[in-house]
Amino acid sequence: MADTLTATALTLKDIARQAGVSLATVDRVLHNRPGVRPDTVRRVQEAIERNAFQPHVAAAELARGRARRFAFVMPSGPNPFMQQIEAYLGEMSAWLSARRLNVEMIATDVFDPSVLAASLEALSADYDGVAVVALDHPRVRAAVNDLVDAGTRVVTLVSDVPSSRRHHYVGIDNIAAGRTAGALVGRLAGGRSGKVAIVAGSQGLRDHAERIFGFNQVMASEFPELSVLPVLEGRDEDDRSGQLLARLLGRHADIVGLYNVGAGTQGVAKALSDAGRDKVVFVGHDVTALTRRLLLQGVMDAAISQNPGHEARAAVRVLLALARGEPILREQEKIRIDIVMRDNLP
Amino acid sequence: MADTLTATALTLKDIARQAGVSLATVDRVLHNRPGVRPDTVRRVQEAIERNAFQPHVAAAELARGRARRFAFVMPSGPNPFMQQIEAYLGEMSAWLSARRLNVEMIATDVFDPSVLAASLEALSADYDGVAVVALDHPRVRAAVNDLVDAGTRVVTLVSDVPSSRRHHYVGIDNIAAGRTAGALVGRLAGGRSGKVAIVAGSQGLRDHAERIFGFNQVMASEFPELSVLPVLEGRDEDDRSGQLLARLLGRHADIVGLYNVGAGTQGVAKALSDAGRDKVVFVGHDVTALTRRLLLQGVMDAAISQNPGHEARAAVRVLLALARGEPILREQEKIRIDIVMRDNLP
DNA sequence: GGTGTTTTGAGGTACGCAACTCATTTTGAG
DNA sequence: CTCAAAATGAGTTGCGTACCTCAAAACACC
Repeated sequence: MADTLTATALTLKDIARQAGVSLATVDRVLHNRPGVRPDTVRRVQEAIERNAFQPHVAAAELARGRARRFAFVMPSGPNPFMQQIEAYLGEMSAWLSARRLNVEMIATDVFDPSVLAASLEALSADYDGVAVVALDHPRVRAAVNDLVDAGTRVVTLVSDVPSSRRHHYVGIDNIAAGRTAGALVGRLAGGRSGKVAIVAGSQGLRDHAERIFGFNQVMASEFPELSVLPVLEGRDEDDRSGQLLARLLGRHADIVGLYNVGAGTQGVAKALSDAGRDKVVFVGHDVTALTRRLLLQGVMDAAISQNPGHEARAAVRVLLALARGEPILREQEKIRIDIVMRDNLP
Repeated sequence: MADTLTATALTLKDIARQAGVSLATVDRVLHNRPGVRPDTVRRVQEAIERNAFQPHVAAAELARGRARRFAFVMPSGPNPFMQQIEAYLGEMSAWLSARRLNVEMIATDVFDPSVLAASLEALSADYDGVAVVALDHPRVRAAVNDLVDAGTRVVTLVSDVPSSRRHHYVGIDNIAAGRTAGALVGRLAGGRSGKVAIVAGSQGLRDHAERIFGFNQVMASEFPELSVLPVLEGRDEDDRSGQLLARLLGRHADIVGLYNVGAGTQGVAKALSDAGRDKVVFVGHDVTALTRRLLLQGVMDAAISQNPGHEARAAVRVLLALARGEPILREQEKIRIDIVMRDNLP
């Protein structure tokens, strides 16, 4: 009836006794310090595993003494999504300081590979961990790898550099996000046939390109009655996105769906309503004050969202776990693709 | 350019010095121990607030000595959702034991108020915290309140007792979940008119009743072309649910939507396919091995899900924060209503 | 002013581990 | 067997807090 998880009340002393060595030797093994015969290492490790011994994290943290420093390298300039991440980190401040963790925000131009790489190099060995919104570029990759080699834990945030040796990626699978958007547009169009518009920031951005890829995949395979128009590149700007879309709407009377891949939402929504095309199925990304309002008004039909609060906290937790040598709770740190509609607005 | 969150490296000694008292007095104030003049209490508290002092959680935990015990009171019998919660707790075992936390699962008949209440009373003061899948009933409420009065932290899990003095509820807003299901059925039906069927476990269950309420709300206000048929009560059993639905499908040729509120999914899906009615929009709850398969096959169109892993971890974190007197990260512990479709299957 | 009570100070111990020193033992090569 | 190098034992100190004791000081009351 009662099933107990965990238990261990063992200490290092117990492990030492079981392995028939002294505390000092256990300490050497535990921290891969030199000067222990391979044979002895094995004996100690066996004792540790046999008892599923876990060092008391509180004791370890206390004994360690110095505080940990993490850096968050984020895009400069006004970006609501990034501002939300900052805000959520701010809400954690009591949590952070109770654990003697220092988190510093470093704003830089993450879209310029050399600037970003330089920012990363400048961090050197000052930090125990770094979370970075990383552009996928050889120079950035090299900078990330250098950090890793220097012993810094590195987590990519929102945007990944898969080819680097970063320890972890905190963000969503953008192809799957695009597929989800496609499925929503297709399903919500309800069998109507016609055209579908795509507004993106730029096809050069990896995340936007991946989303479009996923979107097209689904449209092609599952909704033959819908044909996708060429992508409009609005550079994530309201005005430009709005103008491009307005022109497109004027040319095609049979547009039934719209996928807004990035920002520029304000302009897109305005173009739609100016043209009186509120029947168009409109799917976009992220829950902001604006998209929330559009969803409630019925202008937007669904938003694909990655929870910025979750991403901020996950990045901190992953960096901390890596620094402590604790296992990462993969399931917990995985960022889900949220479908947000009017009735499940968070 | 670099903006630093947190910092504090202050210790109790610093607070004592600033307040002009001894360590012992600070300790008395911090733990509301008696024997301190109100005036002195104020001075100390001011010093604490002025410095935004946070006790070092690791030091506190270590000094405390004894381990913490939490109990999870969960339904007995085979229940995939609950089994998932157990499984996720199991995955945390290293995390738990590194913090010297003991979590015990206690299986009981949570649907019988007196049995559940008795199980809760039996816990008495043995546990620092209790998470319970709580039936909303006066006797259960009394048992919960008794636990709270005895100094145990109580969290309701999945199913709430709002009128009790439990410290926290970890679960979703079921009315909103029902509304979301309604919006999905309505939107995915794509303007077709016809009837909509509802299969529930029982309307006596609070969560099911709330979901149905939310579902009907949306259907009535937003989808006048759809009419909702009387609720079928399948008691969460495959056979019964399947038979009831099969009969209903036979009587109504114009059913275009189906909302499965609880379990019995296997039976529901079978009835649908046996009747060859795979065009029916089918929305259900929870991501299990079965619903995952049905989504991939296109039999189910969407699943409303509350992440069981998140719920398990949130319950533990909340209990721990409550026990330590730490603030709860509300945003983090809030359980979202996930819409899961084929392409964003986790 | 004396009495008893309340408030405060001073100090100690313990928690489990990290990180270090130094002496001692073991090992292997010559 | 000798000797240096490697391996190990034994021990110390400190991290910041909880929790405890005991004595001293301040206070209230008659």
